[in-house]
Amino acid sequence: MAAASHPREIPEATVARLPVYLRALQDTAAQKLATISSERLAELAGVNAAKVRKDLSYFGSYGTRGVGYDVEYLILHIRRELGLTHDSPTVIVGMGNLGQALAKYGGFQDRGFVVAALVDTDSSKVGTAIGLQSIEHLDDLATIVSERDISIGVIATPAGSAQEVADRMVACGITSILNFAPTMISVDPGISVRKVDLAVELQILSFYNERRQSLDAAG
Amino acid sequence: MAAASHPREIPEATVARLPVYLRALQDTAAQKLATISSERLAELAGVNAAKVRKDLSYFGSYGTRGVGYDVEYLILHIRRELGLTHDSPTVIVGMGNLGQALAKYGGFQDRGFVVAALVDTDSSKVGTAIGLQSIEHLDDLATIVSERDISIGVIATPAGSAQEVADRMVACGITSILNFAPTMISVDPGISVRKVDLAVELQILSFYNERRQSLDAAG
DNA sequence: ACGACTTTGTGAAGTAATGCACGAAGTCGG
DNA sequence: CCGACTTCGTGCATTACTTCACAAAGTCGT
Repeated sequence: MAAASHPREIPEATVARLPVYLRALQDTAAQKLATISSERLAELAGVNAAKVRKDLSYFGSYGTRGVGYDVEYLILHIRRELGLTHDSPTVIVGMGNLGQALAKYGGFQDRGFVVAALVDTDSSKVGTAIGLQSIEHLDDLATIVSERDISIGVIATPAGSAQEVADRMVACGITSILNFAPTMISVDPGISVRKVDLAVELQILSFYNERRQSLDAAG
Repeated sequence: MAAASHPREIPEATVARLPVYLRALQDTAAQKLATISSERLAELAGVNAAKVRKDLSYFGSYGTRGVGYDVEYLILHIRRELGLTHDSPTVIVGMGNLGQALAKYGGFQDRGFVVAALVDTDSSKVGTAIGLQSIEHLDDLATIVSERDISIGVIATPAGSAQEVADRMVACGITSILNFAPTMISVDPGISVRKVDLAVELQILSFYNERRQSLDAAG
């Protein structure tokens, strides 16, 4: 195989859709359906059927023409592609409202992640527990990360601390960061960062809402 | 309606960056800087400078060559574009961990939104308070929405209830929905929906993490 | 075993977004 | 008032992504 040395290059947009497909497939499996067409999967995922087929084709042809895709088989493959064959330990830094909610949120555990540590700098919080997990101090991050083999860090601190926390995470060997703080963080290339900003999402909605109203008023 | 009466068509990608620029500008204003170059703004927002200039050019030329952009003026214009001149009342439906955290989260109030109502169906929650706001029943949504002039709804329910909640919201006249439930919801066109799925973000990170490790191992 | 039907996989066309590169418009020191 | 310098605004080439459309590959009833 020519492409053997490189893993085949998968478009970012496709990667971002894989988890969505995965969830749709898991729902489908729960309904005891053995196969699924690209059409149906597209509907569940809210995308176009051709896109589904092209996305899936990037990692081989798993479908059967005239039938569709084997649901379980596809789940397995996508899980493997996403590295969800084992649970990944994560650390959440910042135990404010959002951090606490994330710590309690069951949705991670279900989907391939374990919250392996909760961290803050506030000494009044350190030592207290959220659920079964107790809060530790940021200064102990290096030990925590290496002992529990953590590769993913979640930043749920205020904006002001985000960059410093990110730097510390990277120094400790964390390679993937999910940033909820409303600020850009810069890390060296080779570290993956994704940013989720709740207020930004609302503001985007607000833009279209405003537009709609001007159109309504005009039309 | 002819195209001329439309405000100029602004690319989606640009719209999604406006809130990020806005935040960067507000930080800049807080440092008492009167002007900012596209270069600097780009750095703060984590994008390319040409992109900043092109984005800003979609709603007119506010910059001064040789100097840059007037920070306050730009803040004003972006806020206006985003419809953030007044606070928009929002309702949060679903008072689980995430919903409660969102209710307490100060980040919305700061950025143009007011949490005007908290809603759930669980009768043991209805009537109790989170912060200053007390939880009301989903069945009263219509009244709540119309009396408080709410146009934005946040769904923080489990996946199974999301579609029904969305339908109810639309029926009550809500036109913008932010969906945290891990499922697609379908609404008629003309309603804006944005989806934030925390587990999906982690799974995307996991993909790149996995890739990196295979590359490291191979290289 | 065949023909009608379904559904995949993909080349190619179309669309959207990006980033370069440079002219235009301004500032500022002397 | 001029020339050096900064920075914007934008046309254009490039890249990334999407969607169409259809041949190929399979199923299924008879």
